[in-house]
Amino acid sequence: MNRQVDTSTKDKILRAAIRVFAQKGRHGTRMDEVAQEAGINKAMVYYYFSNKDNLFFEILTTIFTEMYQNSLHRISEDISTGKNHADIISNSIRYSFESYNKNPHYTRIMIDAISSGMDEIPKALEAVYDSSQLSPTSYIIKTIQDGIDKKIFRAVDPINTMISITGMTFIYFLSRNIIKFFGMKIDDEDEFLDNRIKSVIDLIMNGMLMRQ
Amino acid sequence: MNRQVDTSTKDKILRAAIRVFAQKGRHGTRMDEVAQEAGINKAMVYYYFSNKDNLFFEILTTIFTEMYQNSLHRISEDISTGKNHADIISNSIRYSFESYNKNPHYTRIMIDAISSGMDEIPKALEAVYDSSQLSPTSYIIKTIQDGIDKKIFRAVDPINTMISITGMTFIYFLSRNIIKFFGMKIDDEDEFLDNRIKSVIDLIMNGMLMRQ
DNA sequence: ATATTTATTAACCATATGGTTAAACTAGAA
DNA sequence: TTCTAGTTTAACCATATGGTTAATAAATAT
Repeated sequence: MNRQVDTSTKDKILRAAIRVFAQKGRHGTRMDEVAQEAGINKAMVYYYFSNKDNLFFEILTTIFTEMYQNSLHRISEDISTGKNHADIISNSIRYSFESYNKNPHYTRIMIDAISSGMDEIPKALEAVYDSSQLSPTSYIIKTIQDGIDKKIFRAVDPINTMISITGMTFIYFLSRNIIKFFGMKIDDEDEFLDNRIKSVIDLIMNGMLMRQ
Repeated sequence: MNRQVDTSTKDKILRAAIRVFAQKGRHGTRMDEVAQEAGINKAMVYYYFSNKDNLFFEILTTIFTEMYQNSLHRISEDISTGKNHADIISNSIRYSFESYNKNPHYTRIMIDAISSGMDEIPKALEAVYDSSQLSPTSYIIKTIQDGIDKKIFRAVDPINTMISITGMTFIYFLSRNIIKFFGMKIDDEDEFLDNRIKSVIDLIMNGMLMRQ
């Protein structure tokens, strides 16, 4: 079930580029370094990817595919096995965290995409979900709406709720160091992540206010 | 009560630099352009700010000061006038949105700071709240904890809740276009923001689940 | 008046870096 | 064995760009 390793030059370049871009950032990345990391001649990078911007774009589609493919499968499985609405949402949050956690360094690449003005991301996503309307996001929004219709959820705004969930997940990976800023010390990384996931799910489901 | 306009060369450079960095991004910014925008000789930029990184750092402390000063005052006023816990939190969310909304282009600068590895932000914040422990963040965390003690709030994790609030606020400003990605169309910007604020407060306070 | 410190300018510069090119090598087709 | 299309290489290159410098002007101190 794993992506089979493509040993072609093009793939070698792409993999190397992901490593370098994730570590050095979009503008910190040197095309020479990408070539060196891939163990090939720099001209090959241009041969297969035309230029730096295009290389970045192909990286984007690659990591989006990797990250969302996995979530998508698991969410749609939860839905088709008839899990209840709250569990579908809770699990999707869990999947999302796990997805980010598997490749935390991808965050940097996404940040760079966001930072460059929001032109590339929609295009990259389009390339990932080519014309099909299936995305983890749309699944969740539909589940929220359905849960509202069935009086399981309060009449929240589904899209705004989705945006909130995304924000709560994403900010954690924006930087681990943000935690320091909030005055928290981490003894055990895994435990902290686990706690964060539970905390997000609890807040999303129950809110802060004490129930009377 | 407004910051008085400083017409000194140093300030002219700083203001111009904020404009250029916000628009072009950290690495897209050319020192020549900063000088031109400020209407002074490039050497002056180096005279007052040594180098590009240091200029960026001073920009960071400047915008942090601007953004948080305002929130800080309003939150501490709410606390001292004895507002109830839920209102203090709700208002702080509102202030935070308003603060971002006043200078939405600052987001790009913050993104660039985050993207450059999380070294500068803590230092910049330190410079802002010099050694005093007063920050909007700490006020809110304390209010949450106090609300829990008084059985007004459920036993949520205060710091994780704070992180969540920050994420929900910040992601909105990451990019307006993110909304397109979520399949929403905006007729009225102000109305949409207003809706977003209400939606976040509602979710934070009440959660999704229907109360029995 | 004079010395000294601070502010400002125009002209320079080193070099890093994205991108090119022309030639050579390979492998499969005819 | 030749032809052709796809790969790969080493050597180049143009130039954008962060940063410098040396000379000068303006304040400020003595």
